[in-house]
Amino acid sequence: MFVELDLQSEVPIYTQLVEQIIEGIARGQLKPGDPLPSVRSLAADLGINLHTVNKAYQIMKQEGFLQIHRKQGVVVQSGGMPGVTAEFEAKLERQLKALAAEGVVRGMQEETFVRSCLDVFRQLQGNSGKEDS
Amino acid sequence: MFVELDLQSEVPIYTQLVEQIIEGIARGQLKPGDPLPSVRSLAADLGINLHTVNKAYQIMKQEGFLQIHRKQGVVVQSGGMPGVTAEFEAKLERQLKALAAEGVVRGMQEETFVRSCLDVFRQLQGNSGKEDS
Amino acid sequence: MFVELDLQSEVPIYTQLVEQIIEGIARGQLKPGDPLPSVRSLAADLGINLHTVNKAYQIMKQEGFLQIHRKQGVVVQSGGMPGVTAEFEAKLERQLKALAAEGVVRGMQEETFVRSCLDVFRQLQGNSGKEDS
Amino acid sequence: MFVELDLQSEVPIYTQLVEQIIEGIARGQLKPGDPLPSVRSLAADLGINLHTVNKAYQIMKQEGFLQIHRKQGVVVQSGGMPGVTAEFEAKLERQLKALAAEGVVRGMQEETFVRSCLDVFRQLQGNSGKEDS
DNA sequence: GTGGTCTAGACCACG
DNA sequence: GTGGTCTAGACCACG
Repeated sequence: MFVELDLQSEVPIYTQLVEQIIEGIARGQLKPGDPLPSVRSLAADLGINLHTVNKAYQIMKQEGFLQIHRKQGVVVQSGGMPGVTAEFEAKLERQLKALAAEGVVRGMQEETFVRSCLDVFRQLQGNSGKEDS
Repeated sequence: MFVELDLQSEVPIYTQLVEQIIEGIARGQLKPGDPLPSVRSLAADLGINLHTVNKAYQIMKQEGFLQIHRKQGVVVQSGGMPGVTAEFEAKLERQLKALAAEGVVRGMQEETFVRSCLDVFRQLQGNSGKEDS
Repeated sequence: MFVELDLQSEVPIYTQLVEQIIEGIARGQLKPGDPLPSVRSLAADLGINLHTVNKAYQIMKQEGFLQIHRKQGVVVQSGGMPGVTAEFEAKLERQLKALAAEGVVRGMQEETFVRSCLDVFRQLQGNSGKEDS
Repeated sequence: MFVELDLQSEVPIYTQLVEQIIEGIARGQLKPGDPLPSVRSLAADLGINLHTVNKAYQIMKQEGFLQIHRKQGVVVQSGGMPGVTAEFEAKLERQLKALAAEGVVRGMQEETFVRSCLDVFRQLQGNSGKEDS
């Protein structure tokens, strides 16, 4: 896998895992129905405990990004990804507000801030789906 | 103060405090040199622990947003706010990436995402004296 | 067969099979003496493992719902279905209690709950030849 | 606490815990805002691992039955219990159908089944709220 | 003192 | 072989 963890970070390992897998889906590196490594093999790969991987998978399953089958193991949601829920919108706005506020205080220009948002978004989306077009 | 805490949130209270004070500065509700309540009175006001308020103030002092004088107490940085540091840029990009990735996966349109970023930024900046120019 | 499995459910496949066959008997779609597909053909039909079908059949044989003959294969119990045993009463009460408790906590009205119970029961029984009497 | 676990049961311990706490709320033994034992003390009390208790608490937090504060610990949801959601209705119907089907097959009378449902529901609800009326 | 995170290791149900 | 459950024990952030 493409996952790179920062074990020194204050961000919990399972959160980093969740974020990177979502990023992989956004980039199109992981497509609906694609299998993910088993809890054990990914844990071994990353040198972390299998419970930590399992926690990340469980969170993503519960949010609808992954499916966990009995024997087939873990796959990317193939029945349609969850849409833009009210919860996500609230999280987005809350986090954006904190980032923007600090930006404003630090004297960041509106254009610079919005440009960053746009660049980051495009960089992710640009890669998804183009391969099979 | 204008601070509203969510004691049930998973976001640590001191973090919420830091974010809201920064937001207050961004909005212009707090201007350079303005005094902040003493640790003791703010803690009493908000019904939280002294240590929690102190931790928030110390973090903001260390990052250059606040000044803490022995007698005059705590005031908003009057010697020029810290600018856009490499650390802030890194944090901004890292968090934006996670948000954007989830947005992409949930099928959010580029325009919608960027519009949110812009709206949030403007809503903060608009109040800092410039109004609707 | 009328069986529909949810391979992503947390309910084990063999349990789903058992429940659906019992439901088929309740509805009258399967009557005493009726033959069931062989383990092999049902497994192929449903795209699941032989062992899984076998496990479901063995459980139902042990509980007295099915008979398994060497040559004739598997048939619905023709010598009288098992009655309301103490075990079943215990299971019924235990599960009903958990459901009712959650219903109460969620503010469900007694009438609504009982109506659901009645509707579900009638919907099953109604089809077993009696129609709408 | 009033919790009694069956360590031999095939029902996971954390599930038994969840069910019994919900039952306690339904019966009015636990009211909104009431504190629950800490993860550690309840685990010690019941002779099980703290992670098992934690798992039960996390599930109930996520479903909205409990609140977990930083320092105050765990309390029964005081901001309004979750209502009858589509998920709960689906679970209720699915489980009722399985129980009713087996009842029908075992020759249980409609009246007997519905009477059981009613009795169980009343026995739970009857105790809640009467104390402070 | 509390919950949150992480590790290590074990057994089991499912298929 | 896979995920699910459970235990035991540790360190840490929060307050």
